Amino acid sequence: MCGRFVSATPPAVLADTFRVDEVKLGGGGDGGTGPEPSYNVAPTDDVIAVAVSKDGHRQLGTFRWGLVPSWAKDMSIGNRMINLRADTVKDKPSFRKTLARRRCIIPADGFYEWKDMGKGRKKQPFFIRARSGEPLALAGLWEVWKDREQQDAEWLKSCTIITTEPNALLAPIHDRMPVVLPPSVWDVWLDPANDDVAELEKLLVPSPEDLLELYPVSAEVNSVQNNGAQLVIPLEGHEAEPD
DNA sequence: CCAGACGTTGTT
DNA sequence: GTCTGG
DNA sequence: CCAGACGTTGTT
DNA sequence: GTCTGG
Repeated sequence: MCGRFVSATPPAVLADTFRVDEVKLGGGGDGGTGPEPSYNVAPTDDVIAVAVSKDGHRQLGTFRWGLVPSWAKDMSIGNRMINLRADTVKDKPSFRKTLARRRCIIPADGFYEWKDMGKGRKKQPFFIRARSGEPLALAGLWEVWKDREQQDAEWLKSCTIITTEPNALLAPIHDRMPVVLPPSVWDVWLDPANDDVAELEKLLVPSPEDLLELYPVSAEVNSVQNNGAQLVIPLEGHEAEPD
C-alpha cells in the first residue's frame, strides 16, 4: 500500500514536469506556496496533486490526503481512506463514478513501505523511488465534500491513492503497492472528457520492476513527528537495490 | 419497502 | 449517491 | 502507514 | 484489542 511518502520537489518543478498551466496551491499570494516540502507525508496532511479544473486548466492544487466521499456524514472517514484498491474502484458504483470524473496524479519523490520481519521483530521501513530520480506519478482520485450543517463552509478537497498488487521488486516487502503512471498515460488519465472506465481500469496495474529501486531506512520515519532528508538515507551498508 | 453501510491495513 | 440486508 | 490513547465522576 | 490523530 502506500501510507507515507515524500513530497520535496518544489511546486515550480512539478508544474514543469506535469505540464501544468495553473498553480493554485493556496496558503499565500499568487498561486500560493502550498504544503511545505515533506519527507514524511502522512494521512490527513495536505498534499499537492495534479487535476484538471472545471474550466479546463491542468492545475497543481492542494488536497487533504484521505478521501471523504460525497455521501460521508463527517470527514472522519478520510482518516483511513488514504488508499483505494483498484478492484474496489471497479466494483463499487460510487467509486466507478469518481473514476470516470475525478482522477488526479499525486506526485511523490518516493514512498515508504514497512516489511513485517516476523513475530516479535519490529517492522522494517523501506524507501522506494524511481531509479531515474524523477518524481513518481501516483494514480489518485479526488472528491469535494461539505458538511450538511455548514453549507456556507468551503468545499473540502480530498484525495486517495489507488493501490494494486505488488510487482516483483515490491512483493518481498509488501502485498500492495501504489499505482505508478508512466508519462505516456498522464494525458489520458487526466483528461476529464475521458469517461471510458474500462480503458482507465487497464492503467491500474503494477509498474515495471526496472522503473523503481528500494532500500531500508531508519525507523525514524515511523513517527510523523520526524521529518527531513535524513529519513531517506539508506541504512548503513544498504545501497539501493534495483530489481 | 426502509435502514444502514459504504474504506483500508494486517492477521510472522 | 447507490447498494445490501432484513 | 505508525504512535498513542483508550474511562468515569464532579468540578466555582 | 481497536480506534483516532497525524
